[in-house]
Amino acid sequence: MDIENAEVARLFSELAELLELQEANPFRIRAYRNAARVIEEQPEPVAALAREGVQRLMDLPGIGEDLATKIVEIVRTGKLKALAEARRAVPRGLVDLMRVRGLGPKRARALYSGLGVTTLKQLERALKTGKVREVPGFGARTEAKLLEELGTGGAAGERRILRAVAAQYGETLLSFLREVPGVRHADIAGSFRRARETVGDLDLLVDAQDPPAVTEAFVTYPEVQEILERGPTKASVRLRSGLQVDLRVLPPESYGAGLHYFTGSKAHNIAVRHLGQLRKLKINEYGVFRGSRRVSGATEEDVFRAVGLEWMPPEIRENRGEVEAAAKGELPDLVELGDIRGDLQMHTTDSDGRDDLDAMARAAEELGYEYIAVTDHTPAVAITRGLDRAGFRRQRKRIDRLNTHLKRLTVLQSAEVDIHPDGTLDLDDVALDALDLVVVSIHSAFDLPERRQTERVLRALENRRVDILAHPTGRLIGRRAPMRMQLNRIFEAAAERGVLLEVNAQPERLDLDDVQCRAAIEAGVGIVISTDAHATAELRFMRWGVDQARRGWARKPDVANTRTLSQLLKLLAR
DNA sequence: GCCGTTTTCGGCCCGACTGTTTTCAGTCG
Repeated sequence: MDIENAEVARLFSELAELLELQEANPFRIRAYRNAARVIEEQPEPVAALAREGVQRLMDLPGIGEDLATKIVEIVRTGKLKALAEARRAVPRGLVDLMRVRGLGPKRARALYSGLGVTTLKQLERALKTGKVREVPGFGARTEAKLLEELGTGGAAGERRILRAVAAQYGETLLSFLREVPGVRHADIAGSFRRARETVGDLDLLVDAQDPPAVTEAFVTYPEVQEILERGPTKASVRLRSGLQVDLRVLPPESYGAGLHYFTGSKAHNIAVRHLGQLRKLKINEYGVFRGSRRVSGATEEDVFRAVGLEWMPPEIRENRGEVEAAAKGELPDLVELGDIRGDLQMHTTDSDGRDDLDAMARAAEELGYEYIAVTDHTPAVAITRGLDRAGFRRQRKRIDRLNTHLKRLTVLQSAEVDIHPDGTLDLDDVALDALDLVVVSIHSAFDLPERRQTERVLRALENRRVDILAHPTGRLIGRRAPMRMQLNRIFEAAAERGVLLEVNAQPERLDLDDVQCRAAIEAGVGIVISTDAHATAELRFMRWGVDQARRGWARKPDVANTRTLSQLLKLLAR
């Protein structure tokens, strides 16, 4: 099997860490980190590109001759000589030390050369015996902090939480800050604003007359468990939930620049600043400067305009081509929540939903939808008490009756038909023909070898009755890895047959993800954004799915459930 | 290590806070 992009990226990331410990040229380190990111986000396997030759790899941004050659080496041998050498040159364990908050390459190195510390265990012992404070650059305060970090498992790797969860904390905090006297604006920036599926912390931005008063008020927020740092314009706390929140306060003339700066991504900012440099402009969180004179910065539009770009939505600010697109005036007109006319996956009490058919329909009508598809499970998903052919026939009668009572909404009968490991479907063709549309998805045998998993899905798509492939990779964020499959072959087949691929809006799924969504669209595949709601309240998950699709550069025409019912039915009749 | 309407060499984003330091390095984002 081909080496995965994630693994190639991991090798480069590790090499970057080791180079950092060797105090190598910081820009060289950045080049490895940048390459790791580019490779990880590449929808096409770099192993396939590598077989087409070094030149093909060098077309990737940030990949030059040297890195291209190293990728080829990794693809051919599974190993990287440069990494092996770096591992030999750096004592084992130092990388772990560097992951402790408060320890970077310099201080990890200092602990090693001063005390011979190479493991977390040794670090803890050295801290407890007061040895660490004897090392130059370390003192009693640092010692206490490090001890606490080790105690709280700070080195266990940062925990990212689902954006939908962070939203609950963030929105409450925003209301709190907006009540602080003198606060004019308050926003959540950072990866949250870019709508990344998970966030590591929250970055709050406030525009206020008296900055110190705001940071003072911020650290008294009742949910604050620990104050990590506090200055006149910047403060950082940890909430009881464990979530870290950073606050920056800026004057109004800098607010737009600050919002842009703290929204990121870092790679996007670097690209924008680079454009600024070409125009002899300096861009930071306080504004756009020519020499020491501020030329703009009150709004984000100002910042983009200063470097010759139109404003762009935060969701695409990942340095994945958006800067170039903006320069050419070719930014995509992204799909919006208000464009959505219907929801094409949800469950009722007929299988594993918690609300019944009528309640789901009423709730959908209240959202202003034109149509929904009810997609209860089939028998193979035993735990959900799925419906069989007779069950769907009985449900059909109730749906028909319901539709005669509904004014604005049309309920379509569908099913989330399980795909067996051999690629056959869990409902016979006669039963499928009786449905208004057919959704298929996988609920078992997630760990088949790549080839078999791919064939399984391709076989399912061969059935002409199939309209939508739901949660195509089966991943659960932070809990279950995506299935190993050749997505590009599945995209190809879906495009050819007119099968739509789902961006599932459940916060834990968001499947397809952003990169896959974009690759699917580029392959000519149509997208649907569905909530997979198991209760009326979950119909509101649509926003998370739309956000993910926007990150995948989806425009309204790319998304089938932005169409009217008659347009949709025509599309499905293909 | 990458990259080029400023370049094939010489740049590469930039500032706040902390702690330890007597003027700043390290870390972080």
